[in-house]
Amino acid sequence: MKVDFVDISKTSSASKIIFSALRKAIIEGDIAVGTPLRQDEIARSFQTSRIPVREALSRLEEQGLIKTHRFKGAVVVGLSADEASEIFDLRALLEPEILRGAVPQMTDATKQTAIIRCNDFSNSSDPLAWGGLNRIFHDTLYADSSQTFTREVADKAMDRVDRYIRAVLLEGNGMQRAKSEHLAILEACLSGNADLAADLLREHILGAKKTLLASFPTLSK
Amino acid sequence: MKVDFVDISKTSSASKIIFSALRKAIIEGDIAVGTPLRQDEIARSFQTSRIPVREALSRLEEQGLIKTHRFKGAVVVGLSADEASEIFDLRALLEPEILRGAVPQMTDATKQTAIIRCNDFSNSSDPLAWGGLNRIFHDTLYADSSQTFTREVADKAMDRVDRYIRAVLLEGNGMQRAKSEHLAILEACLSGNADLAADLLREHILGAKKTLLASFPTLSK
DNA sequence: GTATCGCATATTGTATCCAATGTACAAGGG
DNA sequence: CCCTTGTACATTGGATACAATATGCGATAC
Repeated sequence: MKVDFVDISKTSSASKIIFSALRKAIIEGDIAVGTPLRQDEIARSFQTSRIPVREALSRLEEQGLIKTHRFKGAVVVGLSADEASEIFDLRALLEPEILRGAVPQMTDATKQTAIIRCNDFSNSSDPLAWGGLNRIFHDTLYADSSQTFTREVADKAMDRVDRYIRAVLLEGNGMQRAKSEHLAILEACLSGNADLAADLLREHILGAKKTLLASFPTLSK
Repeated sequence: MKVDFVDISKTSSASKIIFSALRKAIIEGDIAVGTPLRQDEIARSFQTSRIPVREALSRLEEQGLIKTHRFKGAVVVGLSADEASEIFDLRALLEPEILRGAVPQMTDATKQTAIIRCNDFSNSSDPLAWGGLNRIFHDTLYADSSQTFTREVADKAMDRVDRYIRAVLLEGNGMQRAKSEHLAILEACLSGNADLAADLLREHILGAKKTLLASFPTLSK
């Protein structure tokens, strides 16, 4: 029997699909901060009733991506400069620890992938893709870490600042700098120097924070 | 006009109430790991329909406290020894940083409260209350921190291990040790020595991790 | 003219109902 | 006897229907 078997039990429910789609749109900044999310409208877009939409919104609120007010609806949550700053500090705390644990575990396959992803980022000429490629590169470095819970937390922290990073990469020399810093981090990983990689990553994140804060007034206007 | 004004808009919806109640019950271990959460049963308990129950369950899953399987329902999620260990490492990373930031901001009122809470914990003769009092003491120390996002993350990490901590406090000399360590941390805070407080807290958490892991085989049976 | 009230409309929160799927157990064939 | 299959029941996912609340606008009183 030649069949492409697929685990049907893992097919997503409507609420999960809606959640993922909305999450992506919010994270990437496709839905602006403050935009109200109308249940009816979303339901129509996905050709469902409002029930799965509401479950998706519950999940999004639990992630801190939206805020709901009873009988008034949900709006996309933004960050103040202070809040963004704090989240970058948190990333600077978590991600180096993840990387420190991941480097000794890093397989050859992961290393090859990391090299490719690093190049993908450096060579991309499509500014709209930079944000995504940047995140993919980072994620690849963490792939062999066994700290799954910590990675989830770091992921959610990233979700909150993702759109701001995208905005920053688009202006100034943020992209140039990211390229060279990524390269240095990658090399430290490839040579198995976990502590150096962690230190460089920390500086990379704190540098990004500085760049972001410098341009924040214009972003949050 | 003499009226106790209360902001009606903040009265909780059914789904929020159900979420809070289930979260508390799961965190505190009142609902055992692996227990299936039947929507119908919960709905009957709260005298509602299954709709708000489902929204509460969505939120709980997003917090990692339960896991749902399509058409099969939700069960309370437990931790392996490795996972518990990782979460303690995360706490040992986050909470000292929070405390380091909180100590210089600590108001006199908070200091007084912290002293009281520390005593409450030390003097309690009701083992069932220890877990709650322990957490309240820690939270008081962090109260004046401005790192709200980091505190939320630490809170959620705590949620995942809370019931294990409760179990550990009940056996061995965990309680004795916690008392003296709390006192040392408190004194460092009162004297404004943030770095010392952070270091002591870190050791406190890592010590608890060790105690927990030693007794974990019996817990997870 | 302005401030307040009342009503129509929009939107959310929840209940009820139906469809889809999992589970357990009995019946039947080898 | 064991294995498969069919079927009744339990449970979840989602649609529809209704109730509660917010909002905007026009009418009315001053």
